[in-house]
Amino acid sequence: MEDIQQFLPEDQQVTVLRRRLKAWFRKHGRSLPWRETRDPYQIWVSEIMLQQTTVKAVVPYFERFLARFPQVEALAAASEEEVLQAWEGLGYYSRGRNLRQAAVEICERFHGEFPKGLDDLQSLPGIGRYTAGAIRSFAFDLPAPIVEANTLRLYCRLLGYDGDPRDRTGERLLWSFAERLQPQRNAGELNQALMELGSQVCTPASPLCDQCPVSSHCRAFADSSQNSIPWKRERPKVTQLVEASVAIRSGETYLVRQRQSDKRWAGMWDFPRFGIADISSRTRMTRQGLKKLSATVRDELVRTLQVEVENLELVTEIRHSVTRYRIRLLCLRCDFTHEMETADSTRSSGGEIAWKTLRELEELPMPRTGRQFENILSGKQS
DNA sequence: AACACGGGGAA
DNA sequence: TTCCCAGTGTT
Repeated sequence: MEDIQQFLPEDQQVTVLRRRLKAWFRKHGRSLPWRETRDPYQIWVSEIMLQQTTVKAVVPYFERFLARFPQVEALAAASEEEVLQAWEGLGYYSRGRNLRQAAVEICERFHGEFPKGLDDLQSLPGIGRYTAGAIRSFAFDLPAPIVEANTLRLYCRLLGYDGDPRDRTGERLLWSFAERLQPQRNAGELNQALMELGSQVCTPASPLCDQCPVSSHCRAFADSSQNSIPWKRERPKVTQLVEASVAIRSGETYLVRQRQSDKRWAGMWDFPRFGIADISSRTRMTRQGLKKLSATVRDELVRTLQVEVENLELVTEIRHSVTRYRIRLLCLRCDFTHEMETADSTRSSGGEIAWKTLRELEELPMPRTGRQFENILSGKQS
């Protein structure tokens, strides 16, 4: 175990850091549009949305979400499907499910009153150490350390810590430093300043050290190691996949399936989709290739859904990526002419399947690619 | 400790 | 293309 004490600054230096951070922040201003609010509900929702997600992507979602679920009671009363639909396209959908579940718990366990204690906050699903600290400091102005992407980078550089910031030692060091920085008053402002400095000045590549108010206290700046700190873990390799997705039309309705696994897009609706093992991700879709694809897709449909289809036609191709996969999605469509023996909703190994009109599909949460596919079918631009 | 979880923007 | 993003929960 490394001794983390040697990295931590003296009290006097901490005082200087706080003062300069605050002065810089007041002059620089904040880049988040809604940060003036003290409403714990709004801060909570925005913090969950911002997890691993850029501000730019979040802004329109946040505004729509708040309009639809203005207070915690409205969110608690909503169905999971409604919440997922509001989350559609944002990614990391368990955030949406946890958000709703936490709203229910706030209403039940805390009688609708937002908890202030770290332990109470962290007992809610989706709220971890960072988000609990953010809510405590931003909404209630209570001292609470925070470590996230921006502050992690800033702390590592200030401390000149070239170890892995995400292992046990690194984590202990960074949270200790964050704790050390906390003032008794105006903790929210200090934490805002730390993140703002991290995102605007202490950037991942070529940080703007000449504009940094605390560069004179930065060990990385002192020995010009800004670009090798923080230490970066090697990234997992991305796997190439080819999948086929089929819109099966019967009259006015299309066959869709709810994804059941607790993994990717859990609980969301999608056109039937499966991996195509015998087509390389780089294969060009020639006439022969299409013929072969159609045969494979037909076999898969019979096997997984027990439906026979004809006239398979390639509509378009969508390339997209998820956490560990880059996917080439071949989108097909066809008319389904046989009688469906089951009711309009049935179950198969892949989850519940149902016939829905395009209008009904608009009400269901779907992955982004499914929605693009639907847009193509209904004649809209993708 | 290592993984899984999405999608978009920027260099 | 690659990297990164106001992290958390599960295995």
